Amino acid sequence: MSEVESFFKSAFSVDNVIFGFDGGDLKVLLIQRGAAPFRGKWALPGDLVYPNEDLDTAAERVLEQLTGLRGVYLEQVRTFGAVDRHPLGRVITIAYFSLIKVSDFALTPASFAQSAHWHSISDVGELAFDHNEILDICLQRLQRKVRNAPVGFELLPQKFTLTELQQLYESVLNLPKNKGLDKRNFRKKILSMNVLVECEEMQEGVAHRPAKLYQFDRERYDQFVAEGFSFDI
Amino acid sequence: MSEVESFFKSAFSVDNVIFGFDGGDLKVLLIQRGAAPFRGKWALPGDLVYPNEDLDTAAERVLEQLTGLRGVYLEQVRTFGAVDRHPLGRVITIAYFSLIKVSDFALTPASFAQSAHWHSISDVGELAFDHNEILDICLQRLQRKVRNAPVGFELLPQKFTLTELQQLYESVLNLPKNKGLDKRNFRKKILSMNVLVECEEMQEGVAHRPAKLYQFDRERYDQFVAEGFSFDI
DNA sequence: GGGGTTTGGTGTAAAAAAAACAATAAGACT
DNA sequence: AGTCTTATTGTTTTTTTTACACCAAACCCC
Repeated sequence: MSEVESFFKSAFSVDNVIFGFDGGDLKVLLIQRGAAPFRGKWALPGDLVYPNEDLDTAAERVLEQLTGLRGVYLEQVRTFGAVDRHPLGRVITIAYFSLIKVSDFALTPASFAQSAHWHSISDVGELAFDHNEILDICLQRLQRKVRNAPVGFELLPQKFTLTELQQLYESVLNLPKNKGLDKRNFRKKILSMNVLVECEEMQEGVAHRPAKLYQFDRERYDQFVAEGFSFDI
Repeated sequence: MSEVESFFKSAFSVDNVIFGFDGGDLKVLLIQRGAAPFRGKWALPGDLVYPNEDLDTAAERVLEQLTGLRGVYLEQVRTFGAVDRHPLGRVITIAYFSLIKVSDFALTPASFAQSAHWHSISDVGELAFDHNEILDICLQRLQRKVRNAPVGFELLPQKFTLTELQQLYESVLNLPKNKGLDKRNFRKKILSMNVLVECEEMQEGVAHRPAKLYQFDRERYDQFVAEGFSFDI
């Protein structure tokens, strides 16, 4: 095999770190591999990129095949390309993370997985390939991103309470519940940005005083940015 | 050709956005391509990744072949993989940026370039491939990075004056000279971090009061971080 | 060697932002 | 009615950021 040909004995894949939040811990969606290598092991959902497919498209496809969701938040994070990272050949992988609303999630039987389950971030065991490292880096990226861009809302239902929003931040940033962030200061800050609108409705079905529901308003956010302010928690 | 084989009719390259600073504008090192496609056009230095080569290693190699430098600051930024980005086939590229001290730079005749020259960031014309987009993204990354990590020093000689440091920030962040940052506040801030040490020497050969020279001290920086502070300009 | 020119170096006060902190209100349940 | 649980709201203090102007040191030129 000539050297030039050998350049083409390689492939690239995408792997997707799918985050979710259910009110408790931050979660990541993992699959149990149905094929070698690492058959039976937990891994990030991913696939080889088709020859005629853009990278972002491939990441969207992987996400949709697994969850049935389209149009959710997706961001490229980094490419992992250690020579020996894949036991069967030279395969580099472009890592993405996505943020989905757990309530929207409908498990679709995906060809590449025996099963898929949410795992608490703090309770992820040893994963296939270099997926622990990928998960780490993506989590760090999310932690930075959530603090200076309004992406946290992607993890919550459309209507949410301020307490839920605060708990989301505490989970993502791994802060102690109701200790990490001061409730009054948090509310003051987020409301002062004017990017939330109060819904008519209240929280229902709780055994205590119900909270007001809010929605994120992208138009207001765009205006906030246009005025030269920057989102910062 | 089977579908599986077609996955391997693809390659990946690295492209390197090499930044430099000479006291005036921020500069980027571009090559004039010596081979098709885009022969004669200005482009980012880059090369295919060897089959047995890690991505970071490939980026270091490209940098060394062009500049003779090793061990300089290098950071992966993003992977660009639009299907049609390379006219000769499916080639995705992993973009890096590196920061070098222009004074260390010794041009080495590199096989892949007819010539290499520094271009002012504000004066880069149309580049080969999608390199304008890559340059844009890398510049944005540098602008963010320089504000919250001590990477600016990588662009300056080992010993520098505070004015030079300020001018560096103003160039990278594209602020008006001596207007964007307040001299007194800038000095106060950077000195309060305690990451610079004053040299014995003074600036020489200038037709005005000579300035004190400073050096960045990584140990002090590590301690600064260990104490829970974060670098922030 | 004196005056002009150029950049280097320094502190304080006002404003804004962040942090600390606790009591009342609303509804569910018994 | 009383208890329980979470929701909601403002003020004070501290810290950080901004705004702002004058003298000092070296060189140059006459």
